[in-house]
Amino acid sequence: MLEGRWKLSILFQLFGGKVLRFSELERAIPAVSQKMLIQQLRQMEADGMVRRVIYPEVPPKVEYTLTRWGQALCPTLDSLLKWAAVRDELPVPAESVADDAGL
Amino acid sequence: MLEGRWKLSILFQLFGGKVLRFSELERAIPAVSQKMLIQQLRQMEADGMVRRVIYPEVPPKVEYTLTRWGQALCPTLDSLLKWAAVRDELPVPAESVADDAGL
DNA sequence: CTGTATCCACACGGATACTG
DNA sequence: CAGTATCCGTGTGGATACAG
Repeated sequence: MLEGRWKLSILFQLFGGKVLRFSELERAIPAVSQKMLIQQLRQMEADGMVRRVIYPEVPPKVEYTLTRWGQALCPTLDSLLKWAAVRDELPVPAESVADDAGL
Repeated sequence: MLEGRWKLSILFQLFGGKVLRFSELERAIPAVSQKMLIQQLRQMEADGMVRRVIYPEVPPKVEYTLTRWGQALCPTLDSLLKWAAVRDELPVPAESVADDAGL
């Protein structure tokens, strides 16, 4: 469910209860195309992570937010980032050949 | 770094300090092909998550384990699973159209 | 047993143009 | 503004055969 090139970027933009319009997301993630942005948003909406609110105006206005469940992912992704950060402190292990033939 | 169809399966097999040979991993994850298994293992090794120990025997014997850093991922993935599990308890939200035109 | 090497299909994502 | 529609290149992964 978190797969897809842009899902995590979208999540990070929306964490903290932030409310963003489609065009704001586009600007916040410059590398994403409209097609991909809408596709991943729709999937996340279908999965219940993202809420989409339509304002029946002209010109159109649509706001995206995380659902409670989506927000609940924040601490977990945080610890994932912390885990990834630890990697830089680690020694680079060499290839290991066991001495003992293992019986 | 966790991308790839089989990385998570491999991690779950190796969590808890388990030591598995190549063929044991193959059997533990029946759907994976040799090519993919070796490819993902090599990537994980390069990333420092997996340790590969070669026994210079005939026939060959190779054992795979998680590094400390790899093991450290366990609690995070656990909370990820818990998060995913919560989803089943949630109501299905309908499409929402804002009443107020936004001013 | 533990891999390599090849070939192939398809899903994924990017670019562009167009619409209500 | 917020999407759809279309085309297309590439990467990822699957199947199979082969090797040390």
